[in-house]
Amino acid sequence: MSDVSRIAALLGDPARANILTALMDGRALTAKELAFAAHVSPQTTSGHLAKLTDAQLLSVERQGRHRYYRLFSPLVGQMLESVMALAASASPAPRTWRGPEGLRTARTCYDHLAGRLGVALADSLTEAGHIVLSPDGGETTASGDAFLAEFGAHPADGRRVLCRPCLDWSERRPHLAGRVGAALCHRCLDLGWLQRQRDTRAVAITPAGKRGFAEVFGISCNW
Amino acid sequence: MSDVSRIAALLGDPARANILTALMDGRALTAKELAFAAHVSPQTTSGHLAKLTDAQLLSVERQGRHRYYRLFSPLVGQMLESVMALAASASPAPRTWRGPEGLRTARTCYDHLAGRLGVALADSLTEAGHIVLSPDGGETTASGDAFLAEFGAHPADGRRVLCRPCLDWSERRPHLAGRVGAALCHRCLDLGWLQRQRDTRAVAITPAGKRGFAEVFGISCNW
DNA sequence: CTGATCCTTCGGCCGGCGCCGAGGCGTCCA
DNA sequence: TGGACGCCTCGGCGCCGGCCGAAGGATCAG
Repeated sequence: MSDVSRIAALLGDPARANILTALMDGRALTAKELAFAAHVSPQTTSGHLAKLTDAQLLSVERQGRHRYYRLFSPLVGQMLESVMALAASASPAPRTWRGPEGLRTARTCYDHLAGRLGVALADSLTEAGHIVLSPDGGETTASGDAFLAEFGAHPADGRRVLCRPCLDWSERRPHLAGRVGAALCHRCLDLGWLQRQRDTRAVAITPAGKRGFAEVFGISCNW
Repeated sequence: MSDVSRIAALLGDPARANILTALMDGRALTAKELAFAAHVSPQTTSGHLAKLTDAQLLSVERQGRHRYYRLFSPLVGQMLESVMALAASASPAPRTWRGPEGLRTARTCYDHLAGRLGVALADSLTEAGHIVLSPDGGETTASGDAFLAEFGAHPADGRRVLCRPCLDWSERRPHLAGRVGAALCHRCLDLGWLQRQRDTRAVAITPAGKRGFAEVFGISCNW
């Protein structure tokens, strides 16, 4: 009958939900690794993977005797995020985060930074009076413009919004989006403070980054 | 174990998915009406409603011998939309839309117009050369600025993006968002062309609106 | 008070699905 | 070429959960 229930029923089994959650950061994992993540036997996992692949929630790639599974499209990840956002807000007692730890530390959200690092940056800039964020928008101050220029983060031209808060679903607090958020992210990658992970939305903080974030933003990344 | 599966399992039953879909437009319906929508008996429906309410996906309001159920928060609607978006893209043959018909005709999407009307407006403006939309942004032309001024739709000031496409999940084609989209929506309401429905994101097209949309935009709203 | 309507709870039936053991196929390596 | 490994399919078990009939509180009209 309903398309919704067909998809949702697939997520409704804990083993399958674990599988999808484990893949949320965009990596490709083998069936065995997923069996471990899902806490069920390989045979059972195989059945689940077949269902998820049939429904086009996952895609497979054979490589030798391994099969690598990954999320079929970004839409799948978005849907998972929206379910998680609801689960987080609806659960009586906020639960601890169970997804990949790397995603929680620092990740990209479209073209800007999210996770603990993204939230910490937004906090730092706000406390320093460089930006002002409100629920429906945000702006940079004069000191903020100067600070960004000195840091080398030059927002691109364009009509896109300059600066706005974006609710971080793992931290439940806003991080920084818009042209400023994109420029910051770009600059940190250029400086070698951050490094993209292959096939992943997670980003790694390099030793140089650890020093830099502490000096420039007062953020000690001991997460 | 997983929060995701707890929520998803609730959507995974066809009867419950029907219930939630029927409520997607923000209306409040009685248990009996929902039983009809879900195609199951009132007793069964009662059980489903209890579960959905416990999980804070629905809220209840008693009124005499009736109980009115509605979506607990906009987050629930968003989640449903994201699941539907995926279902639409993943299903082998695109399915026909099964949600409330009113929502498909014309509804608000945040502060702008969506649904058939929203898409038709975007098409009309594009064909007339008043706006240009591309996947990653959009802008108004000189003729468009003049047209909007004459129509009385004055975009608000601010840093928010002026004009951008927003994918319409019921039509699967873009409608118009940004300050221009908001101004258009506001003006149509002011003119009495559209009327908000109580407690609903659906909007009704008035007789005056039907004439107006035909004259000004060349849209005959015979949907 | 009486009957009608709305909704719920209880109890029992039954189908569907998740689970694993056993077995088979393909791949890689020595 | 034999063995180890990764993965899948098949078959049967067991349970969870959806379903409805029956019965009971709540509310409203007359």
